[in-house]
Amino acid sequence: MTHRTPAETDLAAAHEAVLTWFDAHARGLPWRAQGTSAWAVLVSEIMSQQTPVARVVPRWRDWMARWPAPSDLAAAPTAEVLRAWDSLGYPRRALRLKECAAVIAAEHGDRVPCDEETLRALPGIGAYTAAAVASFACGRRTTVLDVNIRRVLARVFDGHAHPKGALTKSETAWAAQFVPADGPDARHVAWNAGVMELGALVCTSRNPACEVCPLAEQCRWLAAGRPAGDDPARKPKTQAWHGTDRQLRGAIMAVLKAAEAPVARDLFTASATEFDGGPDGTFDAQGAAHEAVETAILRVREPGDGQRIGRLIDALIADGLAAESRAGLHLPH
DNA sequence: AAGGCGGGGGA
DNA sequence: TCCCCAGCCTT
Repeated sequence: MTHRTPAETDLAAAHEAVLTWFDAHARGLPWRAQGTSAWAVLVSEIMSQQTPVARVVPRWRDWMARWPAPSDLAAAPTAEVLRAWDSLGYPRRALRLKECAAVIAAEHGDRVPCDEETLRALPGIGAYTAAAVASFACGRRTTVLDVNIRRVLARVFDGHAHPKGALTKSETAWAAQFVPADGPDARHVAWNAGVMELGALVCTSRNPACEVCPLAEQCRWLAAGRPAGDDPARKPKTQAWHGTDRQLRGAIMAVLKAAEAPVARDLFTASATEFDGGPDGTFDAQGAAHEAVETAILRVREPGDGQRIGRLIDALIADGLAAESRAGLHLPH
C-alpha cells in the first residue's frame, strides 16, 4: 500500500513535540535508570512481550537481583527459572531467555551484542526485540516497531486507525524515515522510546486521549475525524478463556510449580477421569499435590478433560516446560 | 499468512 | 464478556 510522507517541517515539529512530551511524561520504569546493563534491558524486553509493563516491574526486579548476568541465568535450574517467571504468561519465553543467556555467555563473552542481526539470531529475539535492545541498550540508530509505535505512526502520518496486519518490510522502510537522522544518540533513542510511550499512555488502541496528545495538531487521523477503519487483525471469533486448552495448560503448570515433589502423572488423569463421570465422584489420590491438582481440575473441569490433560502434558513435555521421570511429572531441571 | 501460546486488569 | 498488552515461532 502507499504511505504518506510528511513535509520536513512537520516531521521536525513532530520530533520536538514527542521529545518534549516524553521528557515530561515518561514513566519511571526501573530499566530506564542510568547504569542499567544491556542484559537487564534485554530481560525487560522479553518480559514485556505481550505483557503489560506494570506487571513486569516487580518480576524484573527480583529476576535481576537473582541473576544479574547472562551466565548467572544460564547456570540456573530451569525449574527455578520457571518459578521466578511466576505468572507473567507465555512461560516458553522464560525457556528462550535462559537459552539466550547461555548463547551470550558462551559465544559473546557474557556481553549482550549490539549488532541487530546478531541479536535477531538469539533465541526468543525477533525483529522488535532486536531493534529495541540495539536502540535502548546500545544507542544504535534503528527503527523500533512494536504495536504502539506502529499505531501512532499509522494514525499521525497515514490517517489510519490501526496498522495493517503483520509488519512488512515496506512498512519498516516507511517508518524509518521518521526516526531522527541527526543529533546525538539520545535523540533517536528518545524518539523510539517516546513514540512507544505515547502509544501506551495516550494514543491507545481503543480510547485515545487526543485532547492531550502532543501530536494532535499534525495527526491525519484526528483531522479526518478519527474514522474507525478496519479492525487491527482481530480474530473473527474471540475464543473464550474458560475451558480452553490454554487455561488447562496454565493450571497444570501451576500445579507443577507449586509442588515440592514430582507429581504422579496418573494423578492428573485419574482426577480428571473422576470428574468426567467416574463411579462415585471421588478419588483417593495421595500426596502433597492432591489439593493443588483438585483445585486445578475443578477450575477447568469439562467433559473430556481426562484425555485433554494427557495430551496437554505430552505437549508440555515436548515444549520443554515439563519433565517426566520414574518419580512422576515435574518441572525440568 | 495463519495459528498457538498465559494471564491479568480494565472497559 | 470482550479487548488489550514493549511478540515470537512454527506450519
